[in-house]
Amino acid sequence: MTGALPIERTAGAPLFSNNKLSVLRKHPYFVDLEPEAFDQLCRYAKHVTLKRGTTIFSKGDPGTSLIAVISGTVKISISSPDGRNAILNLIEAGEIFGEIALLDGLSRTADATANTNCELFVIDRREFIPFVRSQPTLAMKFIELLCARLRWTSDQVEQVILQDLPGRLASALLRLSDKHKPQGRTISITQQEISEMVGMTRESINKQLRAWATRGWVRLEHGAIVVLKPESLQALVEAGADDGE
Amino acid sequence: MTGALPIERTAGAPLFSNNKLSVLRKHPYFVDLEPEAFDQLCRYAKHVTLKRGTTIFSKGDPGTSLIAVISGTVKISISSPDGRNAILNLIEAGEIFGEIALLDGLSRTADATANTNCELFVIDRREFIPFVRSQPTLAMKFIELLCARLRWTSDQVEQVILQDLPGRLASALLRLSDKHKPQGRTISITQQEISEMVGMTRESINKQLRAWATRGWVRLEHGAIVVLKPESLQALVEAGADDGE
DNA sequence: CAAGGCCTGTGAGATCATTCACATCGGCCG
DNA sequence: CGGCCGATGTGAATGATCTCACAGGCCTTG
Repeated sequence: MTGALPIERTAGAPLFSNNKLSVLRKHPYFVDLEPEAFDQLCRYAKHVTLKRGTTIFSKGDPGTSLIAVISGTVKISISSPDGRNAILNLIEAGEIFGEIALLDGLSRTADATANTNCELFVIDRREFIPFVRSQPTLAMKFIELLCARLRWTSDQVEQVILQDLPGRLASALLRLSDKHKPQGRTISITQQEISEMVGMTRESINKQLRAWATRGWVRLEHGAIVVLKPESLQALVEAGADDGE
Repeated sequence: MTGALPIERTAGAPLFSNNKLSVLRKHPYFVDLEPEAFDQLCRYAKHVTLKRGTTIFSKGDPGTSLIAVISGTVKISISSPDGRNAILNLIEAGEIFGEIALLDGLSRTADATANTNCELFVIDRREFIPFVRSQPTLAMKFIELLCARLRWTSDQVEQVILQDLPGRLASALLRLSDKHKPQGRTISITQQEISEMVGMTRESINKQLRAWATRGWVRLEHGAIVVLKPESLQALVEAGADDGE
């Protein structure tokens, strides 16, 4: 270990308030970890609070940190030179992100910004790879995480290449309502955001949603969408191109 | 270890011809592995030869095997109910595929078919996870592999969502010519295949390629494309929507 | 060498989604 | 409470890409 830590702890401060730490400790990715390994991991952790809209990192940055979301949501997105931009994922409280650049040592693949006010743990670790190597349990957790990400991303490619607007929108709604299960079927998202997730314009999305609303498949609220008939949406996705009448 | 092996070796046969095995042994993913671990891995390996067009596995199948390509190329693709289909990746000799389902124990995310006649090593291992867990070197290699795949796939999402036909085609050509560096800038691929990789019709792709050919950016051959001015294609991708005149 | 099957090349018309230009609605803030 | 801003709703015109319908070329196979 070198003398200069990449991020130093506030001198003399305890390792964060214990309740905050315990959120991380109980996290599925770390719950099986030996206590001393967990401590080692957290030695480089920093607790930060961000206002909505703050940039966390940008595509192309070198990545030496893993970030855990304690509260709020983080938007992972990319943008093209001509101003269009696409949302790849929304990371919610309890999830982690930024693992790719950390694990392979290359640059960040996308931008991350605070989509709401949020609280994060930033675990900075330049020598992360040897650390993971020494912790088989952690390595396996990361393999699991990467596999899940890959499935999510391949799914996205599949939808975007094979399906038209209704199909893409339907699968996006289904995927989102799966994630939000605890809140019932209400998805808290603006139409602007969902349009950027499926890669189509807000106007087109709005018209499709409206058509489904009159058919009773969804209910539109301000800043939210309630899925009423997931079966119908599912059927539409499986049937291929066809907006269901 | 249970008594019944998932796939049994031909009784009494030596562990394949040594030259075949050595291809695998020298593979970047296995070269750092301790010899006895490598032997353990290969105990479940099977050498197979397939004719072009043969299905290796299908989306949804349970996946208990990792596959290494010794010669030929394998197409990883998905298809929609209405007959359209999309190529996610082409796996060349020296590469491996099928790791996701093996590592997370879930079903295959896509179809794999022999794109040419090919020779494969099929490593079947139901208890793969404990095995990887016991081999930190191997685990780290897989983490590396998964990260690379994730970068490839995110890139695809990015192109498909943000770029129009010329942009998508240009980046596909650049990505492919990177992979084929040894052969100079000649990409051995049909226009049909490339159209399925970028998710547009063969006709549209043909027209764009033709336009670039008259401008001297590429040369079209039967079953191949030669990139003559990668800089121009690169510039087009970076400039955003604009087919370059 | 003849035949048939992939590949490639090309045009006219149809279609889906975008763009642009607004109108309305809901909340938040002074 | 009035004003503003972000989110939603909608129509008409435009444009990119697809569909369909062929023609010719190359390569393999009998």
